[in-house]
Amino acid sequence: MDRTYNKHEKLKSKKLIDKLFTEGQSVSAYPLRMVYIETTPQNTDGPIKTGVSVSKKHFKKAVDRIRIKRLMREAYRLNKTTYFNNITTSYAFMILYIGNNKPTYNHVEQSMNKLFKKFTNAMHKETNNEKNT
RNA sequence: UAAGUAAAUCGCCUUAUCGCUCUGAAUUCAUUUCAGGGAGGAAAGUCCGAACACCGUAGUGCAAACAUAGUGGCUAACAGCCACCAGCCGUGAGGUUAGGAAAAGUGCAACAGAAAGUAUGUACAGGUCAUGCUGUAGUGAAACCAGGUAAACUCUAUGUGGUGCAAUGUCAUGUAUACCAACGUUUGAGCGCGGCACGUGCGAUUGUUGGAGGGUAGGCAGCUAGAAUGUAUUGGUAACAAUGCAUCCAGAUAAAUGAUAAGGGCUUUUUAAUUUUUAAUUGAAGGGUACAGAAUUCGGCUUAUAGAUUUACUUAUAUA
RNA sequence: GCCGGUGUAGCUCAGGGGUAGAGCGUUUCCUUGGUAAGGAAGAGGCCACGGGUUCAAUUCCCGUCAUUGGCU
Repeated sequence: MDRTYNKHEKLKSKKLIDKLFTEGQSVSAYPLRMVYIETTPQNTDGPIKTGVSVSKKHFKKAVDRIRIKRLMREAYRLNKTTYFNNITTSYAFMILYIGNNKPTYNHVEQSMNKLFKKFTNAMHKETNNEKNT
């Protein structure tokens, strides 16, 4: 997997997003929160589809929202390889920014790493449980 | 030199690494490679005016609502812009004004005051034979003036059909002509986009309306070459117009135009040194570098904006 | 993106040019052995913000800000 984040890796289907928010599970590492769900894999796209979101309630100005989304996309792009390179199942992710202050890039990157660690731990637990039962 | 007025312009730059998106070319089952383009003066608010699209080409009468309001011009159009007149503000350069009608009618004016719009009381003075009359005083924003008030109703003149690219067209996917209630089938249920009437169109083999529900929520077109931008000349006081030449300048859709690192500008604070000492130069350290992100497209208006530059002018002081 | 509505006491709302009200809540007192209910008295407002019209604006007009609906 390369350090890319193009059209095919973006979460776009409205149907899938609705499903994600109603049925999905979540992990959080303040100020980030990730909602995820298993999906059926498709040939054309990669195994993971990711979206990024910032609430209009917390950031009124479009400039701030776009800035934070860009930082989050960048952090995802540069750090996803270390966690998801050998993944087998397909997932849909939606990463939300739930803080109230404008962050720096380093801050976002640290949080993103924490978030992914938490997520992988949760996955391991799940698989172990399945083996045990 | 200081303080100000008006108009106009700019609004960070460079390099490296890793990315995003569109277009073109080549190559592929996927894709990859190369070349080129990629935020603003306000992209913002959505306040006006248009283009464009659809809704019965929107016809007539009545009623209503809304907008505009000195004069002349500019413009595709406008509530915009320009010139001039008048009022008000400012020493001045200049700024500012919803600036039609009170002799068509209706209303309104708290408190104070004799009296607030059918006036005319008291005191004093003048005048007269006397009264009427004239002036002053006092209340108030306003006290008789064909008063004031029209961002009170109103009248006058002019204008306005409605809805907005989530318009609209098309392809794909997918189902339900299920169920309940009311009404009706040529003597017309109703419906058709904004008030009523007339007029007009559709209307029953599967009708119309309402209830309650099922399905799709994806692609393409619209979508960016235009009342375009730059420049020169000519006409006009100006807004602006005409002509020539050159240029092609974002098209995303959970929504691209970025991230990181280094260096440099600009500005400011502290501090040290030097000099020509109301200041300037150099070094060091720290801070700041605005407002803000296209979403159908143009013309305006309004609001936000660190800082920098230019031009013209005014006032004050000093010198010649 | 496009089109609307609303900002008045701690809360829910009236009022539409001339001193700003109601209900609930709140404070003090009365009543009771005590509490609730009841009675009496009081406090609490830049009428969202900035301009304009007017003698006078919460009210009329314009602009901001906040908040909240509808259209797919």
